[in-house]
Amino acid sequence: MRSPAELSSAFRESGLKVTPQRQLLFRLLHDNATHPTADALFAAASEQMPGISLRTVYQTLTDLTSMGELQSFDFGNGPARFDPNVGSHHHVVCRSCNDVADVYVAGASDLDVAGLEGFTIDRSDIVFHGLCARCSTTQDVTGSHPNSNIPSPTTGAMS
Amino acid sequence: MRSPAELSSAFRESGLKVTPQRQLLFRLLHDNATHPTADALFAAASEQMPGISLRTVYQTLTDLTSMGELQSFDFGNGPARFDPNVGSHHHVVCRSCNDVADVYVAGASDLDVAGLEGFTIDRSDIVFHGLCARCSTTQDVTGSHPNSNIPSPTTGAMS
DNA sequence: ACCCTATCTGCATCTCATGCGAACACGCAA
DNA sequence: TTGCGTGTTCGCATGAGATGCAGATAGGGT
Ligand SMILES: [Mn+2]
Ligand SMILES: [Mn+2]
Ligand SMILES: [Zn+2]
Ligand SMILES: [Zn+2]
Repeated sequence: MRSPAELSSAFRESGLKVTPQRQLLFRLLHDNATHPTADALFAAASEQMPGISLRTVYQTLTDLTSMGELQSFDFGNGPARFDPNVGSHHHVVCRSCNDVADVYVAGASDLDVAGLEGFTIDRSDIVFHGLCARCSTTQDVTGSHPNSNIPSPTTGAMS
Repeated sequence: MRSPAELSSAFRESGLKVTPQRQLLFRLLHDNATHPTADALFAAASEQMPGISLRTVYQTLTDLTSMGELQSFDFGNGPARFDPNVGSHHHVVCRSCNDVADVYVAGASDLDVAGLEGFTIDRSDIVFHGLCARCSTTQDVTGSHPNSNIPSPTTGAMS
């Protein structure tokens, strides 16, 4: 998403108001690569603005998302994750700590896809699920691979 | 997942009991390519077995999933979808009617992925979001493409 | 400074899913 | 076939995450 200053202008130009709550969220989201949840943002916002409502956080996130400034992902593990990085990229999620990291996939457009006949596609997401480095070494019960960077385990890269 | 008969044997061999409720769900799920929700299965089951509990449906689905006979997907639009097809395949979801269809992706293992350093991957999902054929023609407001089978619209295939 | 209207906030409501315990019944054993 | 022990079923309570709603509040143009 754009910078807090640019967003403020954009909001005003759209007839939307630039409130302190919104400005705070602009700042908290800008360059935020943690893929925060609404609750996490609420917690962070509450530190700087005690009394801010969780409802307002949700509202603002929804607004930014429908404006295309923010992306929302549901990885099926818990609450939705928000991402100010609206560029083309994908994700990897740790099944243990639920951390999310960006993944860049090259050659995705060369895929040979069967089954999309009749569909008009507007979004394609690739999500890798696994264990992050920290969680791998910690709960390493079976003496599995501490550091393997390429897919493989059981399933190949993909398939 | 395996056939109702095979599942019955597998259950008994594991010390699990083969109840009429479970057998019914085995049948309802076998070769079911609709990616049903727990509620849909509950409705279907209720026709043949009035009084069956939604709780039992959830319980059985969870059991089958942890046994690897069933897969569970959360596409972020509503309730979880269950899939007896545990083979390697991916999905396309209609953002309007929420229908889910199977998609087979070739060459997925040739992808050049950056960002998985340190992760141990055990599952990779590709999900396409868009409009199915029926929904495309219906709410075709802007005169968009009635039938385009390859990604493209706005965003490239993937990226 | 004033007013109109968008926003904020607190609470109710909703959906989906899981925890829990008493009643029930599968399946083995006698 | 009958009886028993343990796994299941079922109904209800509870929980998480998110949205609906309306009165109080405050942008921001005039
Ligand atoms: Mn991201
Ligand atoms: Mn499928
Ligand atoms: Zn982790
Ligand atoms: Zn559709």
